[in-house]
Amino acid sequence: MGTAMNKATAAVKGERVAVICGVPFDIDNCPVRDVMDNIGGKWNSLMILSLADGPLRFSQLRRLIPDISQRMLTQTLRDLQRDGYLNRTVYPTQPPSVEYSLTDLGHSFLPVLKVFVDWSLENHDAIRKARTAFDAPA
Amino acid sequence: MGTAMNKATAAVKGERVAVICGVPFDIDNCPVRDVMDNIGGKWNSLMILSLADGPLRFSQLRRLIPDISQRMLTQTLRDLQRDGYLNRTVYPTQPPSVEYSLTDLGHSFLPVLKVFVDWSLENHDAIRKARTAFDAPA
DNA sequence: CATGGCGGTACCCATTTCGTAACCACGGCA
DNA sequence: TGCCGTGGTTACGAAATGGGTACCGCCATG
Repeated sequence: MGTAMNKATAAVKGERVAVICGVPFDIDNCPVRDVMDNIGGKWNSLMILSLADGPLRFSQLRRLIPDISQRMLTQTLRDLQRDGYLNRTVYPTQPPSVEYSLTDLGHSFLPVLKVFVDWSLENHDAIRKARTAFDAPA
Repeated sequence: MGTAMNKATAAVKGERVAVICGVPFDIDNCPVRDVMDNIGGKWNSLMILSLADGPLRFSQLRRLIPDISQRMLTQTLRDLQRDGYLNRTVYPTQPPSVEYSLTDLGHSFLPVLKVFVDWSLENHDAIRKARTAFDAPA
């Protein structure tokens, strides 16, 4: 996402800051957006949720989430590992088995995810209704 | 919890369900993903936050968030309006002015957003460190 | 010997997202 | 007379995202 440097305000100060609730938001280096980009992916949050109960191996995850392709599973796990949400440990068994588990950071994110999931379940109907109402008079 | 009998029922019924924390997740119609798709956009959550303190007009929003283009501002506002997060009210003044405000649904989402924002601010450094550590041995 | 599970990688393609630029009607201002 | 602000829409592209398919070495089993 870090492409397309705009020039307007950058030329003056070098920083682009939007003040929203009295809180300055650095547009170019926004923590919220940084996190959102990572866990906002199609499978990422589901993956963290899947590992909440304990470590799982690659193939176990694939069976648990039947719709994910091998490629996306690998990529999602790499992304989450890179950002410190989960550990990847290789056991040098006969066929080397790989186990994925949540880090402390990953665990600390679970409550956040729960709040989000609960709200979604509670308000999904309202959103769907709003959507159809909006599309109706088209 | 997870024995072998999970995906059997899905094959029969034509539904794709992943059982994650004992909770079935309908992959094709997942409320969480539905919400995530909406507010996961680049500007959407920032927009909701911007309107938390009260209604604002189109141009006010544009000035508040200097980096957003006119096109994305329009589109973001439409998307959020469509899903019921905000109201669009037109006042027939001399140059017709348009005001955007949060709906009850939009307001109810603010705490969720706050939890997310707080966690992000708290853990951004850890994530950045994990990222550079991961990229280093490349 | 062939097949299947394991844990991936490489290549290519479709869709979505985001952004730039141009244009629109309307009125005020100098 | 041209320019600015208000609140948009449209056309056009670049880039990211998501995914399909094939392939890899390794080992065990039949």
